[in-house]
Amino acid sequence: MAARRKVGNLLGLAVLAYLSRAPMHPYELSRTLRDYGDDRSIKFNHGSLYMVVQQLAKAGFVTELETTREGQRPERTVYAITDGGRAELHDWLRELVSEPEHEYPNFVSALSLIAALHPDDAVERLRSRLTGLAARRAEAQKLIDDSLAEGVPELFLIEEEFRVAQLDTEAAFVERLITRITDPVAGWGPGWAQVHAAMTAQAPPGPAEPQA
Amino acid sequence: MAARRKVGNLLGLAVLAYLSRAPMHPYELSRTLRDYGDDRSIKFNHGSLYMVVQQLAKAGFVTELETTREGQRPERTVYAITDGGRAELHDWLRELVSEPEHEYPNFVSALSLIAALHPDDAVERLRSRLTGLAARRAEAQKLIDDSLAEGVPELFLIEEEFRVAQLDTEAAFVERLITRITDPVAGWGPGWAQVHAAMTAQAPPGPAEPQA
DNA sequence: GGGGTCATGTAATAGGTTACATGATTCT
DNA sequence: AGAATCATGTAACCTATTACATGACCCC
Repeated sequence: MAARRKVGNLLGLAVLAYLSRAPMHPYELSRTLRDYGDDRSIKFNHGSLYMVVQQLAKAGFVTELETTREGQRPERTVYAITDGGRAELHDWLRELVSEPEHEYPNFVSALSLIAALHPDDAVERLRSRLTGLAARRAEAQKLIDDSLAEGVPELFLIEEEFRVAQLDTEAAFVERLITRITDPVAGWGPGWAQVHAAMTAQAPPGPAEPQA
Repeated sequence: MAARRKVGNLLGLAVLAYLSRAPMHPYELSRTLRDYGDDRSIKFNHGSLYMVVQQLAKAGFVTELETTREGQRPERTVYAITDGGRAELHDWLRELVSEPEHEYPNFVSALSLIAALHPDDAVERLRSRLTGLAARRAEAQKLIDDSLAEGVPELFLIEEEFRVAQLDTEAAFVERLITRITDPVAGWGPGWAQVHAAMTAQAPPGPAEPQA
């Protein structure tokens, strides 16, 4: 899948993006990414950053520019983007924007197996999810508002706006799902409970289930 | 994060779910998961399955039930879920349903860095994304329709319905984004182009940029 | 001046993906 | 009967995450 790219980790894309503005050493990258909140949109951790920078170097997308030392701190190696790196940055970004990828969000996985819960249980958990979703939505929205108030251009907040839109959709979906389960006239509850009982039953007596 | 679970891979959850219905050997699991289309919702690959089953065994969630051999084929080890496995299955599912997790979809990452593209380029790629989204939506919807026609209860199609809802939201968002960029009176295009020019500028002449 | 946190990086471990291997079955 | 695909599993490799180290700065 991502095997065609020499470096597959999206953290590498962020590194290329920041190095395209100015050379930096890894720690500075780490700090900058954190400061600009990119760690909300790109999975980040300290150890991976060094790994990714090495991979980028091996792939020729960045080069070691100089090595400086201040006092007795460890040496800091400053990296700069190369022309190849710039090309990779643009090509990669274009691909990510233009081609939707099949992904596996946790909630989708959970939904695909939710029949293994008793319907009453499922409804309770779905209700609980709603409050969590509201909290996350509020958090994202606050981040947007605060940033706008600080003068950050909306261009740099699109991803949070997208998150808000998705959270809204998810909340609406969950609410509707709850009503579809609990609806007194056509609700799935009873049928589901039967399926669940059958699934839960250990089928100890009788012959094993026939294969399809 | 997922370090509290002995087995973190969601494929393990699917294995527990299927083993809770009947004991199986790994290849049968593999086949069943594929047949029921669970590989659309849970990242699946052949190698990982064996790994996960071993992990589940080590954690005590499943046990080796028997080892059979047919003809000269390799031995097949049949696994059964344990009481601990059943508990883990329910606890894990409940957690996944009730607690939204912070995740990192590719498109969110891409949006967070999209300013690195020229606005015209971005718009073109966003348009292209729209057609991809439509295709995926159609595919998911067809799967739903076909399954319903075959008599599959809607309960087992929730995750595809959710996918459709998300795809719709994403498409609407992308369309709106395009108009926000290209709007002739208040569009971001010009401002973005400036930012982009400044970012792209290589600052080759003159002294190096001062560090913050 | 001793205890925390910052700055900076490396090494060890664990997890997942790809590639490999091989007998059986089916198709032509 | 040879080719392709299925059935079944193992091993090697790569990637990512956690843990470890250590000097500098800051606070009380």
